[in-house]
Amino acid sequence: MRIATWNVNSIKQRLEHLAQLVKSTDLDVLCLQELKCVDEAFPRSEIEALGYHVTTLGQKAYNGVAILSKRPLEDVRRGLPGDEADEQARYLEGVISTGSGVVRVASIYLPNGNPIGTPKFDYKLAWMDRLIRHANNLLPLEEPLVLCGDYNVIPEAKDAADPAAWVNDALFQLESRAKFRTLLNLGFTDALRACNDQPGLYTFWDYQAGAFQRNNGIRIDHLLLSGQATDRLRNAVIRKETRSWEKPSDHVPVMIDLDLD
DNA sequence: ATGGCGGTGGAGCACCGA
Repeated sequence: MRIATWNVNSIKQRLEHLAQLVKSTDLDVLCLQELKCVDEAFPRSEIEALGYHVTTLGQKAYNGVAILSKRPLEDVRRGLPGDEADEQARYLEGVISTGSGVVRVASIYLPNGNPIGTPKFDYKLAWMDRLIRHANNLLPLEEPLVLCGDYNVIPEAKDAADPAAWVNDALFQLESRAKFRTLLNLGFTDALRACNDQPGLYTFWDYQAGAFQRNNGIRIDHLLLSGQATDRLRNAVIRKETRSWEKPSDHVPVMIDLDLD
């Protein structure tokens, strides 16, 4: 089973890229972030025509997450538990049944949190606390679990081409990184790092100042695997080439292969 | 150089992203 995560920065703007990706790569599950549209405006029929079941949690103009799956998504959870007043569309979860068992997948769009020292950063940290709590509650299910998405966290200095440029940014704050590490320490594995510990691996490049051409990127899109998923991990790769396509998202897909049919 | 770019909403330019 092949699972990918991709912040598309507007699904309507990226429909052709999405079609190009899934036609060139056999993806069983594709988690999307930053749809930037309400559910009614999501290009559902176009994506169903590509062979996917579509589950969305949209929002006007901002945020929005989806899970596309060749098999039906069951036991769907919309929104991250822990704050009934939170109306931002940033979390979607469901279960996919395969011939060799189930896999639970979540599509996550973790708050950016900039600028630091404002309620936006407080919201980011509180959201991470809720994610940690919810992930901890899922672990006793003892399922292969894949928490994937745009975490808006640069885990380590080697995950940025120019780490000094990010020291005052919410993505590289010690508090953000500590909470990310707390999540890992529950028993999750960073799939990309389990397969490749080299520096220079990035998933986001700013549109400005020729960042991609200079490979001035950061690694902020992650797939975190429960123990049961890690046991089945075969490979993880970043689809960097999509960033050189015409009118690209500023993020690229990250995908894993799991030993699951 | 806190912008440089790109998307949304809505018809200017503000807001957001990272």
